[in-house]
Amino acid sequence: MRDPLLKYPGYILRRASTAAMAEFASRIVVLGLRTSEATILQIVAENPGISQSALGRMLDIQRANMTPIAARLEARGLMRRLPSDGRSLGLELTDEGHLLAEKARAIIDTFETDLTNRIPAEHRAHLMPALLALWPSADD
Amino acid sequence: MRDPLLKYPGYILRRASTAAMAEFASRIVVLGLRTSEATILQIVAENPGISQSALGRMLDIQRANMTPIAARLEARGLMRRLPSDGRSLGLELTDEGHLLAEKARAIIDTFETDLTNRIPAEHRAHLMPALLALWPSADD
DNA sequence: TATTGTTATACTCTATAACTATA
DNA sequence: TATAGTTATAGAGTATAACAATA
Repeated sequence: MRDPLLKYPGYILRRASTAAMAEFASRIVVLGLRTSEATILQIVAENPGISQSALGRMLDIQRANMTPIAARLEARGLMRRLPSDGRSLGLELTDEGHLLAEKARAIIDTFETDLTNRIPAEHRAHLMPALLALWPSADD
Repeated sequence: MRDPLLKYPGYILRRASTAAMAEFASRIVVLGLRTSEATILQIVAENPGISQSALGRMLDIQRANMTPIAARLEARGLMRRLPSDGRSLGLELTDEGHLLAEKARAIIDTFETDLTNRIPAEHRAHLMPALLALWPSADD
């Protein structure tokens, strides 16, 4: 049994990414969070007052899909949505949201360290710049 | 607006992968194929007679999810499912399937070349071994 | 006119449980 | 007992269209 696609970086990128994402999801779920929610908590903690739309643009999540995610975080008491300019909602974490964001950050840190340690030392420094070059949105 | 996760390779891996996958999907859809279908055509072309289960294990697709995918490819006249040992189905491409697999392969090749060319030369050779180290299934 | 947030809807991928048939 | 294939079902992510309210 031979996989003729193993020589393609895009294919390996996809396989490695889905495997890594599944592992991260299994770690972050102990906080009752999905990957996207954990990410959003970090972004909003760092950018209080950011609008739903701006957050969505940052994460490549569309407005329409942002609505139920933000509403769920608000319903859980982790985030507030405050009207800012009449049509926009400024997002900020509650105290409870900040606490959970910190716990999530610890899990993220450990995960990322584990991931980095799996990379042979001679390739380690090259992964990030190579991936950034593949990610067009990084230039926006 | 600042993304505090931009320094994490796992996060960049996820963002780069979803962007690349979306781009590939938009290219392969002109053949009426999804990414998973294009992949399966390549694997079956290279491994005629492979069972659905073995194919699923190779691609991290579960048996239960393999069934409708294989049935759809068969219904389109691209693949045959021949009983092999009574409980297994051996997969092989039809002539039409081979033709489409070749067209898909051309799109894959162009896509992968484009992707590789985006990586700065000094990092290019390091991406594949770094990703393979992150992908545990590669060792199975 | 453009943007924000919302609702509705649909498609894809993924995960689990339960079943039959066969090794 | 273990494996192959199937069915049903649910969760999650993503995409588009249309709408009201506001800039």
